[in-house]
Amino acid sequence: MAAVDLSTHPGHLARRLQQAHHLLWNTMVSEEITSPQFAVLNALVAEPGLDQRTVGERVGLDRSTIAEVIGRLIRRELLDKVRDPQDGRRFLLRLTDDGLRTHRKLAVRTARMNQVFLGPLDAGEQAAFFALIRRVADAAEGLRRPGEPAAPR
Amino acid sequence: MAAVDLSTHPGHLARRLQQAHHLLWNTMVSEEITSPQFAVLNALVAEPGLDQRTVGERVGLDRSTIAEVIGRLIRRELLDKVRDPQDGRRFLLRLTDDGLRTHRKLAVRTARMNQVFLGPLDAGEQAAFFALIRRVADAAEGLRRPGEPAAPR
DNA sequence: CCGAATTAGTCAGGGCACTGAGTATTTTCT
DNA sequence: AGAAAATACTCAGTGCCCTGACTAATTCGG
Repeated sequence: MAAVDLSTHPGHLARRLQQAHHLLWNTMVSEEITSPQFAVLNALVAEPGLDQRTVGERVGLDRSTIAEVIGRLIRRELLDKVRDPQDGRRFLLRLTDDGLRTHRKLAVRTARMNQVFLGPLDAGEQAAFFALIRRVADAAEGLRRPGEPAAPR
Repeated sequence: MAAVDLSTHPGHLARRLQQAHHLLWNTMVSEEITSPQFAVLNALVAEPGLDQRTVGERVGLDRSTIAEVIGRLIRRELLDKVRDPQDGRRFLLRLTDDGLRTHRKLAVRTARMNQVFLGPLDAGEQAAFFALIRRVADAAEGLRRPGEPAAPR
């Protein structure tokens, strides 16, 4: 009786969207490399030699998750990790040749996948799609740290 | 050099949207009950006595995941599960009193959270937001099983 | 210069999500 | 009725994702 219609719940929609994306990614891009892993490779193509934390920031993953993702990429030898001689806390990340090749290959497929994924929308709708999601996500992220250095309690 | 701009990648945006939602859910709705768990409770409020598989279908979770989620809800005694006397394969699910109370409480908070989450958009934009995401997700899901019982190869 | 705060990363723990393989039960087809 | 197919669920394995507590290294303040 008091049940709610989930199709008007943004969280539910977001989850469905991600599931749909995951499905398409697996069939059109790669079953080995996941979308977050590709995002990490991509960040390192854009800015080689970043440290772990900064990569996490670029792709939107917290320090725990980024450590796991990077661990997997290292196991697959797409990446390696060396201590920063300047700052012994940091690990500097670099793509291996294999990592670079993999990124190039997947970048092409990813572009194709995005076209299929967004196929149902025309150009204007695609722009709206991006803008709306970005506005909602940015606003919600902003709620977390409004003034930053004011102790929460 | 060949790096790509992730902000035009729907998969990346979908992930960020979900993360933002997760954050807000934790602070405004519940730290105990997750959004998928609430979706299950809600499905059972709408249609009491559903079996496990059907609940999964209603909320968009595969058989493995729904089993885990239901397991957790049973551990918290918000649900119970009995074998269908008519069909020994099925488990029938029913909310406990506590489950019903929890659903009622969270439904209110969820509505508040959605308002905050969608706050940056006006009414028309919210409608567009829902419609665009739904169209993309529906289309991608449709790609998986186009004719159903035709062997894919 | 030395102790305190900050920062980078790890680890444990919980939850979501999928695939593929296996078990039990029911239905269907001969 | 009995074998085959379909169905509901479980289990193992992998990966993403977060929080909170901890360790090690650096920086900052007195």
